[in-house]
Amino acid sequence: MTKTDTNSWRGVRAELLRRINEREWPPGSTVPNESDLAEEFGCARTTVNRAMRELADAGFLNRKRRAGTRVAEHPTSRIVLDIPIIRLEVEQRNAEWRHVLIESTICVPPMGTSGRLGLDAQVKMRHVRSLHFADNQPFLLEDRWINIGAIPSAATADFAAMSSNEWLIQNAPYTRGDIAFSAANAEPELAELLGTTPGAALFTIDRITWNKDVPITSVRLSYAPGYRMFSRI
Amino acid sequence: MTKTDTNSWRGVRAELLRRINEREWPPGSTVPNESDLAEEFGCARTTVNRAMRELADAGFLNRKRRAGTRVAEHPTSRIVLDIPIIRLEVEQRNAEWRHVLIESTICVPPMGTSGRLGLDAQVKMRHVRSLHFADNQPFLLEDRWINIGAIPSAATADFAAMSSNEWLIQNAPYTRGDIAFSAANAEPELAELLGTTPGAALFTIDRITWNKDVPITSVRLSYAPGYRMFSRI
DNA sequence: ATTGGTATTATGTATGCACATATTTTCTTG
DNA sequence: CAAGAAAATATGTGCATACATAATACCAAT
Repeated sequence: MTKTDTNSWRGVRAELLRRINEREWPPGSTVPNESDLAEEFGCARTTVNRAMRELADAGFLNRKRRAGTRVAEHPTSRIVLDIPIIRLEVEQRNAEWRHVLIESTICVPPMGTSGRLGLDAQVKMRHVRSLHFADNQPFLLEDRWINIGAIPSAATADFAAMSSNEWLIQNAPYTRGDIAFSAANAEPELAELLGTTPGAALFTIDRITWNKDVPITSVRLSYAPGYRMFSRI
Repeated sequence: MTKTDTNSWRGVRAELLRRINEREWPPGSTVPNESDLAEEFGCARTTVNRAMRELADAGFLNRKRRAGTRVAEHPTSRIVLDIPIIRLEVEQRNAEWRHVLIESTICVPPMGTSGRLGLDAQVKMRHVRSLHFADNQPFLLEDRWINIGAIPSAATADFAAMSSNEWLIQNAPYTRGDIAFSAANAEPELAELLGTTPGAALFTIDRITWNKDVPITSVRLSYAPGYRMFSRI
């Protein structure tokens, strides 16, 4: 039995996807219900259900109880990005990783940072800036604020020994977060750190994480020029 | 029965996730097998399997047959991005969308473009550049090459009436693609089109799509300054 | 000690059945 | 006719069972 036989859920999924792609089932149309498809393919309804659920997860189908299943009107391409820790990201490029702690203080963050985290403006946080290298080339600058009210041990952790990026993943789990990708012109200081010229376009990731409703950390990653974030569709 | 009862797969998933987050099952450790967990939770193995499969899909667990299930060492945050068609992206911001066709020719693309698509260097393609607006502010420039060998009707389609972005989604399904996100300094011409100054940092998406092994299109989207691509973790 | 085959085991998948749940349709009642 | 109750229906989920498959562990032969 191959993996594309129509009595396996992968096979059913492939066949349904073919019908969608080749417009046998045009966008917006209602597709047959699970029982009928199960009969057609000679498999159990459970199998069809699995196939259709995966296609719905991938954005090709919209499903509603009683109303049935429809082909999505505008098949938005759904992309899954894996954002690893920085060390692994560098090592995956077969480069040698190292990092340097540039700044480490405990102070009151700028208004915007407190506000986004939902913390009072006068609450002190640990501020860490570290520069990550790939094969001795600047790779990115990590500019991070950590809520030491939620993670007291972060006040004294040695982020020169282990980067705050990695330390947090091992010591401060989070349940949810916001992430934003953007482009920014390099400020003079940042440009110098990253070994580029002021104004260079930098790929930037801003991330804020919470554990349930407790803010954990806010971080900005400014990648050196030339960085590209890749994915398959 | 609530959705978090431990005999529902969501309930099992929640409880397993709690044990992972609270380090009852530390990173790298092997977790009990499905049968044992099913017995513990008083549910069927199918239910545990569903819960663990979802957690593996989300990157919290690594599963291998016979070897068992382990807690991921470095829980890479897995992000799902929905990339809608440009018109919808603008309209979701409650802005009025319009677009202008700036260039439309049929000619031989630059070497790099042919190469990435896997086409011979002398093959002609349709080249379209259109500027998309949100509330009359430049939103992004779409710079696209279309393989008219694969989609002949694209040679004569009226991309002033319907943007090539939308036209392709309706007329040229694809099965796979590469996508890359980066930052670029605006070239003078691009800066003028987007109503900004040369050198401004632009968030950029490059995408190439294929239908099976037939190249369909290669596109670069250059967003006006200030654009941020958002997601939840 | 190395090789190669065999047994073991945890996950992966398929099935038939039952019942839950959300939503639409139809029927009833004022 | 409108409002609300009841029936119908497609998807969602749980269970017991069976077998498939991949990876490991074990053992025998060389």
